[in-house]
Amino acid sequence: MTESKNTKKPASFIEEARRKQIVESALRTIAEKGYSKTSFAEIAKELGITKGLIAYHFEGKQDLFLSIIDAIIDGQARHIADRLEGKDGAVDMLRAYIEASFEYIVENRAKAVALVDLWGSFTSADEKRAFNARAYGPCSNILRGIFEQGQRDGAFRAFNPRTMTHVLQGAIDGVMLQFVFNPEGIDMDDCARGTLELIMGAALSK
Amino acid sequence: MTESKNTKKPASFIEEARRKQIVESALRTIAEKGYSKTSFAEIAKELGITKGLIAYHFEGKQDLFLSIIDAIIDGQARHIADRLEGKDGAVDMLRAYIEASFEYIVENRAKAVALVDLWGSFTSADEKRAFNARAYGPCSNILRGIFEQGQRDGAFRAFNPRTMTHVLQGAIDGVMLQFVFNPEGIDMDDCARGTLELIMGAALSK
Amino acid sequence: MTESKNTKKPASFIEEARRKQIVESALRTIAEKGYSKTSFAEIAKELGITKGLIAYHFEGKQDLFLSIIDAIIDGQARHIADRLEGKDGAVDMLRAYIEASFEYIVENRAKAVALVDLWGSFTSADEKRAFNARAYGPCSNILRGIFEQGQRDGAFRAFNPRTMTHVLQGAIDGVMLQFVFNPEGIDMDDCARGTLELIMGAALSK
Amino acid sequence: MTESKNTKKPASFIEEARRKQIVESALRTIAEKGYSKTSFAEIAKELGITKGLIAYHFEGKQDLFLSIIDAIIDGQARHIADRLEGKDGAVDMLRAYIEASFEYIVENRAKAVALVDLWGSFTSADEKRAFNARAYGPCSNILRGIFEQGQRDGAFRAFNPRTMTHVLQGAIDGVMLQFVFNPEGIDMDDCARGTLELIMGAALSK
DNA sequence: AATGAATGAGCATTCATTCAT
DNA sequence: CATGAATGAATGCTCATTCAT
Repeated sequence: MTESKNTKKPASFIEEARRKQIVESALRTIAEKGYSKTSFAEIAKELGITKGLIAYHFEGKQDLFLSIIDAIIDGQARHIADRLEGKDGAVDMLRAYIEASFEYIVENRAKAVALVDLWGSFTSADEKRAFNARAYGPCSNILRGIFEQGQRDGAFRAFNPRTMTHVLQGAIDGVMLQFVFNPEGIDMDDCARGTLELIMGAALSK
Repeated sequence: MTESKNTKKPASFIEEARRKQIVESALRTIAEKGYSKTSFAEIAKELGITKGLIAYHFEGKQDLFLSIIDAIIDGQARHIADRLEGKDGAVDMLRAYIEASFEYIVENRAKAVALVDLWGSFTSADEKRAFNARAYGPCSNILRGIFEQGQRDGAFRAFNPRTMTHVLQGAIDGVMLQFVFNPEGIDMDDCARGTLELIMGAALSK
Repeated sequence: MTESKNTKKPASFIEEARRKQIVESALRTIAEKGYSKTSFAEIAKELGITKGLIAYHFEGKQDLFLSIIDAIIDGQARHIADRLEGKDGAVDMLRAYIEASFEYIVENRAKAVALVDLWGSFTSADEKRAFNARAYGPCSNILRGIFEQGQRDGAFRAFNPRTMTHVLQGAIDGVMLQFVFNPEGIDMDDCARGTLELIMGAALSK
Repeated sequence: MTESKNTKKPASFIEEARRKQIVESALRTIAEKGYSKTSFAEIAKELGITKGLIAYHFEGKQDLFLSIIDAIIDGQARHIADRLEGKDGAVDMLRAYIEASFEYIVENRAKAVALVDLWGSFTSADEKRAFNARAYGPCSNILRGIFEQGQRDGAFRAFNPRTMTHVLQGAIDGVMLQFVFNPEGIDMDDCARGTLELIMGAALSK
């Protein structure tokens, strides 16, 4: 119902370029000034275009913000997939997954900040669920796949891969949150290493 | 304990009751309709009072929202402190801390939802830092204290208690986040148990 | 209709004292913060009493503000009358009138500032006329009296005393206005002397 | 000439027309109902537009009110400059200045009323100074120029032109004030003539 | 594809005023 | 006399959205 892309219009080259440009500007603005101070006018000013043009290219505020989240999530999933390329052992893949996740957060703090700001804009239970699927789906599937493969291979011992996915992904997100709120107060490399040790200690076969 | 301002006046009974009433209504409204749709008018309507009265009892929107966060955080810290009462071994305390944290989240989902919504409302770097201190301070201090005591007692092996605190608290918050977005999609008891195993496997002396 | 004093109530001692106290505080507040930022709350805060008490002692905002103007005007008229005491020649009286007027303005700049701020609060033609009578009446009558006496005595030559009163009083008020807006930009002693010379040159018999 | 901001854009035709229309409506409303009752809503209602549109064309209340003052002051200065055109003797110029000043006041009483109301709306010392420069600057400079030229020419005798400017401009403003408060109670032609005689008697070389 | 004038609903906040205690 | 809780109307201002050009 609230699909934002792949609708009717053939989406010309200039159309897509504009959308991308606006999404990136909005993301920057949210990270800098916060969601509540990010108006169409603010974005338009930063880009040197008019408010009307944003309304022309997006169906509404909701559409724009969903596109931003897509951009953030897609970027993260792509980054992780890149780092997993070539790895075939589950242990190596798990290490790569964790390292890639922390890397992406540290190198794209603005996106993390925007994401935290944005998730408050999904209010109804339905919107929350939709956001959840979009935000957790891509990465969680990869992660659960790693756990399952490792258990098949005998590299990992027996545990509920679904639960382990919730907890590990939770740890990554929770540390990200602290990094968003107080980047100087947390050493992300230490946390990446700590998370890795934690999970390896619990997951590896003895 | 729940003082939020340095008001001179001792705050009358009726004053304190109204503040509490408004805070609770606001919390409910945020959990239901989301932060961005929670206006003074909305809260007032729900309570059957005028928005002027909210302005009379709070110095502004910020004052109200900080009071809400205080109510959530204080509630959580108090709940955890209660469950820790009587425990003196670090292992028992750690177990109690994790179980109490998950308990509180599950039993007070509305507060968790509101907290997640509120996270995004602190925009400037300064506001973020201030929120961070308020939100993480109370619980994180308890948790780090447990790790340090356990290491002194020889119950826990050597690790950086600060990092372990970031990661464990992160895992709790991150799982809470998933519970907020999709309560049916996650089994919190399993996650509590999984988190406990994870941390025990990594923290206990061999 | 909008009479403020001498109504029904016998006006007890404490009643009058409170009224005076409130009027003086309000005058100070207006001079400092401006009419538009002078609320009952502001005045109450400065006095350490409550808003309600002000509403109790005055019939409304209008009543309070009229009382302030009365206080200012009465003070000025009394000051001028004091300085005229003992003078009996029209020339001496005119000199005393001008000097006393400037003196009062310089020594009571706060009152002048408040007066300028306040006169914008009389909006309808009727209110304006009422304010005019109150503000100009007392002093203008004295001044016209001086001109008329001087002409009878032969000290002053023939001119319309009514017009001369308008112009001289106008000059005093107009210079006051400049003093209100930019006290450092104007030398009030020079202006007093200049005004005196001007009027003497025009009024004295050759 | 009537630029009030340092806007980059050249200000379209329709933009300038709207601004002018709003300024004129606001001026009328102030003159009728008083400054304190002149809200965006009031102006919008009078014009049959929405208050949002006023906010769209002006940066805020201050911007609008400064524009009104500019309109009044510019109009007065232009009127005086017109009447001075062609005059080259200082005596003729001084007469023209006074006559033009009174003319403008009488023919534009609404503007005078609004100006008097607006006087009180500048509260801080800085605002007062800024208003002073804007309101007195243009005319005062002309007037002082006339006095100085007359002294160089030998038409006027020795006096401090700065002080004389304060007093004469003060007389004009002070008489205007009385005209604002009670137009029926004052004969402006008489006052113009009286002011002229006064100043000529004091300024002319013997 | 892009502009910018215009809307209208909504926002937090202010404030004189009322009134039970 | 005095308080302080409560009201309700008003205020300046923001903003997503619409639409003629």
